[in-house]
Amino acid sequence: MNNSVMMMAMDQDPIKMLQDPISSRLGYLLRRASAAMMADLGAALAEIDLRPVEGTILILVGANPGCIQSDLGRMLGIKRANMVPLVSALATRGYIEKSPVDGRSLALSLTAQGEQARLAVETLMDVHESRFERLLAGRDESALRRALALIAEGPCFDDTEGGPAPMSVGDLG
Amino acid sequence: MNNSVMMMAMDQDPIKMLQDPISSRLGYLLRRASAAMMADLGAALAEIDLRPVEGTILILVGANPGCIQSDLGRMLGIKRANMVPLVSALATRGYIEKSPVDGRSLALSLTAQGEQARLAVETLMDVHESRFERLLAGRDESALRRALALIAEGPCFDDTEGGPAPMSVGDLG
DNA sequence: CTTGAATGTTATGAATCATAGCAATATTGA
DNA sequence: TCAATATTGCTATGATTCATAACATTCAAG
Repeated sequence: MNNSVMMMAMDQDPIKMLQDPISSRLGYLLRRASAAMMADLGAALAEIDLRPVEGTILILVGANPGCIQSDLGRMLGIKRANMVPLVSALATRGYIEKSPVDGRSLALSLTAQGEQARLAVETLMDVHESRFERLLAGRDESALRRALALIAEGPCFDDTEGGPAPMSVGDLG
Repeated sequence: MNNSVMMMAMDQDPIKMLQDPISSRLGYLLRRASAAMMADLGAALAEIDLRPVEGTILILVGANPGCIQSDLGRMLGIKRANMVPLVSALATRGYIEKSPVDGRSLALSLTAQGEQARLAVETLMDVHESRFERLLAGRDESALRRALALIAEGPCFDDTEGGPAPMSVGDLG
């Protein structure tokens, strides 16, 4: 499965000796770095059958008991309409409790299970994050770029899959 | 349209005085920063009716004349199947030329129009990027976090819209 | 030559995300 | 007070993004 073995030489390792004039773009580095961390976090949270968004919402509700759906959405940049199935799913799983506070607003809070899940999420996120922070040991100012490139490489992407990290079609930059 | 005016006081400016335990997460900062830059780049490239991916592909083909579709896809982390409509669209617009090199592979290269478009893309990207690099003037090591937060804030997001930058549902972290 | 891999392609479904609209309620201000 | 407006949760819906599977053709290797 190792391509440097398959092709007997070590010259065209990355892709096809392709010129890369976009990795110097800050936005592109950010995108790749973000994608790398997202993939890692997604894999980590999959262990407790939770997506990154859901974990984030659990953390947010845990830190803001009684907050309402709309505020969460505004904070995360998620539209009201799309928040509905998100918190509904978490409520169905018994993680989030809704109690009307306003007639129109619902105050959200974590159930016991929800608090437990939130704790698990936070633990997994800590481990996940430390995996990447190790890469940024003693970095200085303009090393921001190099740091992002390092993150984009990622600590946990052997070549058992495709590239270093999944990338989206619509949002390359 | 300024909410600090609408509510007469300056206490609950951000959302609802909501606690924010996730902005300390590197992954979340990266995601938001990336989203902020993506939004800005998307708006910039819309001026020439091009999406960020398409601009990126133009740059990549320009720097690698004769490269094949698959290599581009691997480099960008885009699957073969999803590359097809992308380069097809650029070919239809007269920006990219395909010439069979292999019987199965197609060598891609920029047409004259394509080269012109690539130049425009690169110019717009330069301006776009400088908007953000101004924010990172003289930052040092652990200021990486602060820098990302700054980028996430963005230079060009007044509150005429929703949040500071669009955020995805599936990929929060 | 035969097997296996790669490339471009199509078709298709899942997931993400935005838009529009609605009913109920709250807020504002004349 | 009360009418206009805004907010909240919600539904429905379409567009876009993305992954999977399969296929025909062509190349590479044994």
